[in-house]
Amino acid sequence: MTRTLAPDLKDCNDCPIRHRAVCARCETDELRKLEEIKNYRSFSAGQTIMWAGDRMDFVASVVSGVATLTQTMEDGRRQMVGLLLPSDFVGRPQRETASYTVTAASDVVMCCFRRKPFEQLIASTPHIAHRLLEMTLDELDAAREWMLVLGRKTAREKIASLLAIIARRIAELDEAADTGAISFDLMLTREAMSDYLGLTLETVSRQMSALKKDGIIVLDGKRHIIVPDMSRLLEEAGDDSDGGLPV
Amino acid sequence: MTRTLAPDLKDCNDCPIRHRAVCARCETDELRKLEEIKNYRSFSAGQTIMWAGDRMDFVASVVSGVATLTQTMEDGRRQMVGLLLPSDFVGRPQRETASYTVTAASDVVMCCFRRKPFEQLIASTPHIAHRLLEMTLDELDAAREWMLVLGRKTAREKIASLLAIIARRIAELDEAADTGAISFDLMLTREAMSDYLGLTLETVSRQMSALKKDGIIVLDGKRHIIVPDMSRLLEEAGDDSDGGLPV
DNA sequence: CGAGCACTTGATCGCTTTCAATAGCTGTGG
DNA sequence: CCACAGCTATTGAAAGCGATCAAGTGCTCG
Repeated sequence: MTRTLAPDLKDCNDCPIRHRAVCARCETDELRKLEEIKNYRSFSAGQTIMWAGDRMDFVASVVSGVATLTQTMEDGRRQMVGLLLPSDFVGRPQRETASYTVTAASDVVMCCFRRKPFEQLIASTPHIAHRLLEMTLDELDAAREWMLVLGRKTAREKIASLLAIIARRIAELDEAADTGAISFDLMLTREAMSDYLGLTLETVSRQMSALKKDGIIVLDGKRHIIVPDMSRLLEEAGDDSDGGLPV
Repeated sequence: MTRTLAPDLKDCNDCPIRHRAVCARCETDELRKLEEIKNYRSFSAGQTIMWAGDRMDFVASVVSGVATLTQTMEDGRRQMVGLLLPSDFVGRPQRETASYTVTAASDVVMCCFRRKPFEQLIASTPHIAHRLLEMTLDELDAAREWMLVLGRKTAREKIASLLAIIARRIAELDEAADTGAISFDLMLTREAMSDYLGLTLETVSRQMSALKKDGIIVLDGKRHIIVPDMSRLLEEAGDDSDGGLPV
């Protein structure tokens, strides 16, 4: 199931997420300890990386690609509860089994750490522990922002919110100036979007068409999105129109 | 605004949340340091403890009572994003301003720590940092569970889920054996429930009546809830029927 | 006793879901 | 090369659930 290919990189210094991931604050000697317990793994789009309830021997950082965390009810209703982009962390120290199903939405490379030694490193390396706390607090904020989207926004606002969040995160990763038009690849199927937003895929499709008709977004193919005017998108999302990023 | 009454307690050893809160793992000398930077504050039901955007000079633990975290959109739509029961932690180290509005749902006593010295303690006291990480991870799990409720459950299931979660947490706090019937005081107005569940208060009222009519719950007054059969409530919530508490 | 508040209940409306049909794309095999 | 399966996405029509608008109940407090 898990295609364990070793990607090109093995040295942390070449790593694209070196300064954003859980290892961001590590010194050279601390990185060396991490390198001893890590290995890279690749997954292809659609693959399940881990099932909820599985024994979890690794925690990991997303190096490239997009992965999702989902929860499923007995009757099949499904809700995405996390969208993992490069530098995001997966897994919970001190926990034996996975709480959520992790799926590769695109081809994904993960930097996996053996859980037990990683837990020891947390205890002995404040740089890692603090960074992990900080990232967890950020994720909690993101989850709470998402609760507002799920609980109170209309279908149209939900779609606009998702596009805005992805656009923002892509912009962060690219370090690109967000002047004028922004464009990005949506790495999610309509169904994955509906799982994130608590909608049906038909409603997602309809609202995407509506936003396109109204010129809020331009579609280049099914998945490449161009946002001519970010502030208009944010308006549609029901967010404060100032582009001010919290944090 | 903040009625700064000193409650009876001042010694951490008498504190009802001593072994559950952020200080749970502290040794005697560490507690002494915390005592130097803490003070208790009381708030009466309905009071706003802190507004989103306010400067935040304190972080705190809930000692008794119930507080809520809410987010509000410009047009007034409101979503609760956190329900704080005794031992829960409020506030984010390293952040100057509050992200959410904190409101006392009942009379509340909080144990407030001055933020700056608390941040230093986090850096110097692994027992506190680790406990805070653990609590934050628990909150993140709770938020993700709530995302499933908000995104995919029906009104009836939402109400049942809320009652089940409160019943469970009350049972934890009371350390009571959960054999047979469980009863507890719901400390939330119908409106607060609707804010939590992404519903209107009318829908909350209707579904409460429906659950009562179907014998899933018994109401003693408006706010005291008796659950004759917890497994039936969990069934209505759409959860796995085994009463197994995750973690 | 009346005002104010929390809550309940009823009737109607509308948004999202559901059910269904169709289009477009990709890869496979005759 | 084309036909066809399989998948993703779009679009239409109808149904249903929760929201909205509105009225009324019961309680507390002045």
